[in-house]
Amino acid sequence: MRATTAKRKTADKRRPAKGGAAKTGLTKQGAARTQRERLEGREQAIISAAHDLFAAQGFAKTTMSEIAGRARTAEGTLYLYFNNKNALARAVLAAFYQRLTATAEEGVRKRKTTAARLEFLARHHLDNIIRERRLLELISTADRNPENYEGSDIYKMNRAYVAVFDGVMQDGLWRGDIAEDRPLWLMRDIFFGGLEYAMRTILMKRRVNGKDVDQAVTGLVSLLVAKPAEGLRSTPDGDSAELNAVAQRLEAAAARLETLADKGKGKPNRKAE
Amino acid sequence: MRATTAKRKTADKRRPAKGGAAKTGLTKQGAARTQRERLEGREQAIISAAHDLFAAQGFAKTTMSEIAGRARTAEGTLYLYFNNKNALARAVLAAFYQRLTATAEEGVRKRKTTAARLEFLARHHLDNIIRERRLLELISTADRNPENYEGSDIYKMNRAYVAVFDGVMQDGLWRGDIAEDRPLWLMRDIFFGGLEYAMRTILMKRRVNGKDVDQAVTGLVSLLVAKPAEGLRSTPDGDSAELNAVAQRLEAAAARLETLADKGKGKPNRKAE
DNA sequence: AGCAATAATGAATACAACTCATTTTCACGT
DNA sequence: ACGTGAAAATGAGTTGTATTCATTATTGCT
Repeated sequence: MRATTAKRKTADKRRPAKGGAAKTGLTKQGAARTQRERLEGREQAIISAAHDLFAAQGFAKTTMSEIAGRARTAEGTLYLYFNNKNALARAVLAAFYQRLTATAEEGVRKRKTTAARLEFLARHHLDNIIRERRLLELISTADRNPENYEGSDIYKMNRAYVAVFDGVMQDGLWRGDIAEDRPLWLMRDIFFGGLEYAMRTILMKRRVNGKDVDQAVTGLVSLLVAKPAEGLRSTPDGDSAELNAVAQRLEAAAARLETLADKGKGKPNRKAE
Repeated sequence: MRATTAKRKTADKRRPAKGGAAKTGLTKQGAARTQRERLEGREQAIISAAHDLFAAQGFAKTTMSEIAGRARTAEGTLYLYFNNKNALARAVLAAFYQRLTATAEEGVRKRKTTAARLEFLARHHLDNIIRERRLLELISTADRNPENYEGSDIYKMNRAYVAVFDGVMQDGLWRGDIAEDRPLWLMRDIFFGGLEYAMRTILMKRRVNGKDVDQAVTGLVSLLVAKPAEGLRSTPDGDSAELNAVAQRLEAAAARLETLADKGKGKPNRKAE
């Protein structure tokens, strides 16, 4: 009962069923792989063509026929892989997020201090959204429909990307590197929102100035990492040692709860991948 | 040498030349005013209709014929007042900024301390972009063309709006209320960027929660106003300082748990709805 | 080679922005 | 009140682009 050519207005994304060979139980693995690769390759070609054009001209000014031309396919073929222009935009965006996430994770892994990690993330993000600024418009364009947004591809990819930031912050909190008087979501929004707006400001000054980028990065990071904090944590005199112990036990309990909560939600924690 | 009907592809905005009567030297002022008012009224009707539809459905899904219908004019008439759909979007956006600016200025005038002013501005901005969230997409949509953006209507209106914030900050600097280690432009971007992203987060939690708005507003403002230094945390007797510290750490831990609980998605959550 | 099933194609359709020849309304002079 | 020319308004037509679909080509399998 597989939909062949009858129904067309199905869900969101469609592609020429790659299962063709696999369905009958593939005999020659090689042949099947080749076919599958062909399809995968075409899909990549389409996404790549769309990416380039969207990035260069923006969503509205890019036509499906241009994309088809650049991807060397017929216009109709695009619709075998993506239901419509918006779905294609989403795929482009998803790929963008995936790239971002990979490089972000790698950069974080290489650094050990919270400050260095945040600074890296800030610069990395800013560099990328400056270079591919027009892709950002896809976020609002790409038809984030009411019901299905959570659970959609971009949503998940976006979550995965910001999870890198969240992980660094979470870790920094335990280490005491982070001022903990603001909810994490707010710090996240300040971080990414601030960077996006800073990008606009920077781009407005005709020539992208490294100095501005530096200012934005360090300024933003300095907001998030804790001020030395007047002896809040240091407790030289014995009396407070008791209190400190109590606080530590409670914090540990909280930590246990936290990891439990994390695991429960199917998200395979930070460095998991 | 007035363009009558010959040229059409002129500049950006056009409207039925209101100078018609004035050109001949108006005899009855009243009559001329009435005519002018008619035109002004029609323009307002168009902008208002466009505003409502854009705000409700977004730019892409709103058609010119819908706008014409709601404004009770013919489709062609729209093009006498605005060169194209983008120009109309710009006009809507300009009006939005103008309203924002007026109310922002008023609110600031009424308040005397820097903190109160910033808090007002933050809440004011957040409330408004939550209510009229879809208008924000017009900013990127509205064809901010390379050359002409600076000097364009929206640019100027945006500058005027942002100037209110700048003014408050500038003033706060003189008063010593503001930490002055970051450039103003960055603080501005953090403020508005943070609010915009916070808006998205808040809207994502199905029901707009006043608590979240409060957190965002106070959190953001506290970033900008200089910490009153040790004074705030100072407590009359030394002992309670320790207690205070412990309490703060516990609160922070609770907050972490809280955000995690929030994240626990799925629809059939606790009291989430 | 022959045959289903899958993919690809591009001409046809649908829809929305925009144009323009025509009609209507207006402000003024008589 | 009426005629007149200019300004405004109209909506049928044009144009451009996303999307569909009947047809053709390719593929994997025996």
